[in-house]
Parts: sequence; structure tokens; C-alpha cells
Amino acid sequence: MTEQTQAARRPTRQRAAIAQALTGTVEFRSAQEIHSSMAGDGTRVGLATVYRNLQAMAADGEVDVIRTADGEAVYRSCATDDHHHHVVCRSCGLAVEVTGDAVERWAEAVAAEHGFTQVRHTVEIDGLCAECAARR
Amino acid sequence: MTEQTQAARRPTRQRAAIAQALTGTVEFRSAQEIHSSMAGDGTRVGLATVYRNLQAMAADGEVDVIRTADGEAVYRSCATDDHHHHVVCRSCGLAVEVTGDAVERWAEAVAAEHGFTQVRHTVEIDGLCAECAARR
DNA sequence: GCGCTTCATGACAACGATTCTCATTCGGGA
DNA sequence: TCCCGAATGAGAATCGTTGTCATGAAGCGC
Ligand SMILES: [Zn+2]
Ligand SMILES: [Zn+2]
Ligand SMILES: [Zn+2]
Ligand SMILES: [Zn+2]
Repeated sequence: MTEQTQAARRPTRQRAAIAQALTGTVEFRSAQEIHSSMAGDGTRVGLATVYRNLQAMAADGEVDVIRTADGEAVYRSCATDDHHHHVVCRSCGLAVEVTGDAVERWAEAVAAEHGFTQVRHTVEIDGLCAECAARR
Repeated sequence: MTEQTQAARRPTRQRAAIAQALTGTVEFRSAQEIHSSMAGDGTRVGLATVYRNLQAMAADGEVDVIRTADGEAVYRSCATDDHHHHVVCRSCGLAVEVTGDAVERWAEAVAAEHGFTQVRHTVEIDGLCAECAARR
């Protein structure tokens, strides 16, 4: 009822190119970065289209999106479709995926404890990766 | 040593008014909302000043700031200075503060596990508060 | 209280990420 | 192939936030 699942998006050259550009990267990148990266590869796609597709893909759970400290949305195609979180390097942007029952349960429990339902959560961890720490 | 932080900000009427406007609210509000709320109370303060002060206060840890889904920065004066997180109602904005050793330890552990150091984290939980859920 | 130096403020311009508009193009089912 | 609606692209428009700079207010030594 409240489903209405897959709106069945239409496959286009642009969409494929964006998905393509997203693969093989471990850093989160902004729509604009992805756009110019594609332009650099000779792939010509409108900026608005990049934004639209990234949003759609994020909505469909195909890619993860997080907000940088200054509010910019950055995207990344993740290895798994399952719910997970990230540990991001503040210096180089390296991002590894992590999961943890502990947090999931804690979030659920603490929310319920305060009478909240339909709970969701966002968890992001950031620090310096081993490599960047060594380079200091 | 590496301390000496406190830049000793100068106390002004505006700064006080903003701090004032921030007290007694359980919702997170944007700089603009706070600004017009003050204007409504007859308190005249420049918008840029509101932005500047909120940022400064956030930097000093006097207030908490989180990003809404659409990237807008929203602020709130918290009851405690200690590290904590929030459970926010998606419908009415009500926010309650929560703490949990479990998450803190998990974040630290999972980051260390991947070689990360100088770890920080952000955790936000959102759902429907009891009241809003009932009103459905 | 009197200047002086420095920081804060306010009005408004400037910015930049994202979204909107709308004419044009394209995908896919009949 | 033909048609219709979804997708695209170029550029304008939004809008939160930041920068500029002349003016005002704090703090300080006198
Ligand atoms: Zn991921
Ligand atoms: Zn989770
Ligand atoms: Zn709080
Ligand atoms: Zn925490």
C-alpha cells in the first residue's frame, strides 16, 4: 500500500556514466567533483543531470551520501547494500565501511526509551588514517 | 601548552541576546529562524552577526550544531557541556539529549581497528516522538 | 571621564552549492 | 516505425552562508 516500490528509472547513457565514474573510488566525492572528473575523461554530461542522478541513486540506496562539515553533499558507491557506516580520514578522504550491532541496538534502544518510533540514525566516524598519521 | 584557546570574546548586547534567544528551546533552529525570532521580540540584530556568533559559540562548545537533511545548519543550546547526542523528532523537531558509553567505545574501537587515530564522531538519531506518533 | 586601539556590528554585495525551467532529445512499448 | 512521457542540458534562479568595509562599542592606560 504505502509501497509503490521501484519507480523504474530509465537507463540512459548519462546514468551509466555516472555509476561508472563512481566505481573504484574509496573517497566520497561531491557532485561537482564527479562532474568534472567525467568531463576530464571526455564524458560530457550536464551538471544538473549529475545532481539529479546522484540524488536518485542515493534515494534508491545505490550510493551513500554524507555531508561534509561545511554542508556539501558527497557521494560514494558502496561495496555492500547492507546498512553500514563509515570511518573517514580527515586528511586524505579515505573511507572504510564498518558495521556494528552495538550501535544499531543502542540507537534503537535509546530512542525507544524516549518514546520515539520509526527510528533512523546516522553515524559517521572520522580521524586520521594510519598512512596520513605517519606522514606527520 | 597547546592550550591557550579562549580568545576571550568581547561581551556585547547582541551576543547576549542570541544566547538568550537560544535558551529555553528544545528544538534545533537555523540561524535565520533565530534571527527572525529575535526580530519578532523587538530585538534588532544583524543577520551576519547572528551567523558569526552562532559559529563562534559552536566552536567554543557553547551550543550544539547539526545539519538537517538538506544541509542547513541548526543550533541549540544544550543543557550539558559534556559530550552527548540527540534523538530528534522528524515531525516537530523536539530533541532530547542522550549519552551512551556503548557508542563511544564502539566508535573508538572500530576506528582503531582500521588504524585510525584522533577519532571523532557524529551520531544523530531521528524518529517520531510519542506525541507526533499519536497524532497520526 | 578622555582618548586610543582593537574587536564587533550591520547593511549589503558576493559566493557557491543545489534546484528550477523549459525546450529538446531519447527510450521503449504499441 | 510512431508516439508519449521521462530524461537531459543550458542557463537562470534560489538561498544559506560568507566577505567587505565603514561605523560603533569595549577595554585600557591615563
Ligand atoms: Zn558505504
Ligand atoms: Zn547504523
Ligand atoms: Zn544537546
Ligand atoms: Zn558520542
